Amino acid sequence: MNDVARAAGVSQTTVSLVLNDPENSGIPQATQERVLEAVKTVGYRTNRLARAMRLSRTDTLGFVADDIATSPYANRMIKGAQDAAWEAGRLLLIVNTGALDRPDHGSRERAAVEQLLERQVDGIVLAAMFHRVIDPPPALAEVRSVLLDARAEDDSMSSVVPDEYEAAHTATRYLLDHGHTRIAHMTTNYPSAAPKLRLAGYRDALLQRGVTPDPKLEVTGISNTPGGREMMERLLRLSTPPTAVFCYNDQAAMGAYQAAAAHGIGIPDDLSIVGFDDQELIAADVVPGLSTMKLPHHEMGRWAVDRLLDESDEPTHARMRCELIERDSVARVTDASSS
Amino acid sequence: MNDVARAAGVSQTTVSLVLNDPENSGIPQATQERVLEAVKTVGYRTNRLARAMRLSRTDTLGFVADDIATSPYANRMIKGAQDAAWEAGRLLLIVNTGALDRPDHGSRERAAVEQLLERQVDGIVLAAMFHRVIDPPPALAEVRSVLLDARAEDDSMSSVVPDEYEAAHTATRYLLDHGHTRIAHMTTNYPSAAPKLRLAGYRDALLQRGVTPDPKLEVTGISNTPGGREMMERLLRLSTPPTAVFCYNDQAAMGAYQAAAAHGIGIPDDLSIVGFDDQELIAADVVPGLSTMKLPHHEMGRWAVDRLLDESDEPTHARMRCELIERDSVARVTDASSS
DNA sequence: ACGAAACACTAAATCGTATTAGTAGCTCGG
DNA sequence: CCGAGCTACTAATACGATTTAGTGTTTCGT
Repeated sequence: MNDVARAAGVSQTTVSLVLNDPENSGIPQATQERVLEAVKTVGYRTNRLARAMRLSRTDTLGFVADDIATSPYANRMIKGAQDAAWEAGRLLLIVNTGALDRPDHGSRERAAVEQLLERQVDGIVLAAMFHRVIDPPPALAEVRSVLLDARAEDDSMSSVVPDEYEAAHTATRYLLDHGHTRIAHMTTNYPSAAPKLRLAGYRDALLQRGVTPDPKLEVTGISNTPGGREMMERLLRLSTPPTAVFCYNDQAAMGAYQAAAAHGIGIPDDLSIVGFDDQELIAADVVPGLSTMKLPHHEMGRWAVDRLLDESDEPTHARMRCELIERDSVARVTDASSS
Repeated sequence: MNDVARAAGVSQTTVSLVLNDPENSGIPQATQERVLEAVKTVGYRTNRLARAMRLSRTDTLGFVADDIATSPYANRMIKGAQDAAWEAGRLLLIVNTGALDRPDHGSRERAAVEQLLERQVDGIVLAAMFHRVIDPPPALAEVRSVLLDARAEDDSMSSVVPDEYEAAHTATRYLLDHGHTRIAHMTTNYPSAAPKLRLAGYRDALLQRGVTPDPKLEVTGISNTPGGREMMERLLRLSTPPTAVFCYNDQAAMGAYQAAAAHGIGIPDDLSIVGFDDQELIAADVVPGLSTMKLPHHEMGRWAVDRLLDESDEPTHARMRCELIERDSVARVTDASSS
């Protein structure tokens, strides 16, 4: 900036004024143009470190994720957060704390927050790769921060999560609307917030239509493709198997597809299936296309960053609606399949 | 730091010395402990902005990606880069420039680099979500930088890409080793660096075993699941269909699976398939498991960051070996299937 | 007992910006 | 012709670290 000042024959103050507040700085047009000219010839570029130091504001946000690598949701959340940040002129400093089952996960998380605070970020998004209740590192309290796809035990921090209950309710009602009454629910044995809420939504939807939930139709397992295959096998061995299945995620649904195929059971004619996630590369591409609940990861990422940047100070908690993506895996129940 | 100095009854210089170079600063143990004590009680944390300003080094690297959202590879590359950065005590400032077919992509890319330079990053990784030749923004020259999964037209910048030719060669040889000679190659019509190299690797592998490439077995289409389905249909309509197919990616391979299933063709007994990518959620989960070439995205991400941090100055170009992941989609050719 | 070397520190400059408090020079009303 | 007010600027400071160049006090060899 001093170079520019010298080149334009003015003081550094004037350059700063012209660059930041040209309107009401009281610097005449002629001088402004001279300064702008000098900026170009010198090839000047703002040094945001110095700026940040003076303003105690870095226009940079931290994003700590527990496991980018294995999660197919990470993309969408990061993208949503990044988009919101970019539009507001902020950049995202991303740290990946690594798989959450590692013994040192807690300390890595603390170290990540520490690094971000040392770099004076204006706020921090702490993102979980699946919806759960966490115990956030205390240092987070020193800066504006938001929990993404997670809630604090005591709800002391702002957070945004999908509305799991409502989504499961919608998915189940969708099957009920197609005439199904023997609707199974394939859930996960992984202890987190989501499966409990979805199970509740599923049960309530049934009850509200006068269908008594049958414990035999609630199967638990590992929510991936082989797990889904295995759970579906169990359901098919029941004396009266379900005519429809609501799966914990699209991978499990893909397993259900495979088990059905192995038994010569046609989808959707003999069996209707609803998934969860709208997983890229699976949901739309499987045959027939999988009807599924889309988690609003992108919107959640956006919300988290927007929340960081708004003025309000008391913690707020958002539950985001999930969208039902209709494809071809659900059919009206037929007499043949219910017999 | 001044607060710490006051609390410990020393000068701010002493605090800095104790914190940064305790060994040979010539400050006696007693004083050091007093300072460290004060650091704790005051709750001091380094302000890296000030530090960066003094040292003209931010310990922060930029990572600009062209489209995080839709790419399943982004995860792995970001994770690899992030891991390498974290281990070296650096953090990653990530910018997503958005889909690359948008008309303003170029200007968004320039703006991203500009933002990173204003924030004084020590280096920039420019990542493409699929291997191609690009024209990097000129401003990149102002800082250490590396192209990830991309090359500059004139090779003026360091870059790291997968060894596509060798990978295709390996995949094809793997099928040849199983006795196949009518080996098809399903490629993409998307113009980028990868398909050309893979086609060359495929052809050369055949030639080296005395098999003349048959143009009818080289099919082009859209490399996703429906596209793979359609390309497989075309191959099956040939008078002598292939006994094995090498697919451009796992999605196309999944399409091939579907087409085969629709025609009652068994994999691997009637048809062997090799994919590309080792796509999460697909390759391992499809039945039978898909044998595929795994792209070293994680290692490439690491390499890019390591390259940014090493001393050397002249551009270097790395080609990374891809790994063959053997599953169950390839069988020895039988008389029945070759008839 | 005296000068030199070692010890234990510290004052001050610097990095690049934003901002506050001025300061010359001019205009203009009375 | 004087001073108030405006115009067009600028000097100096602060942000929080690192680092250079000292400075005052001991220790030690002779």
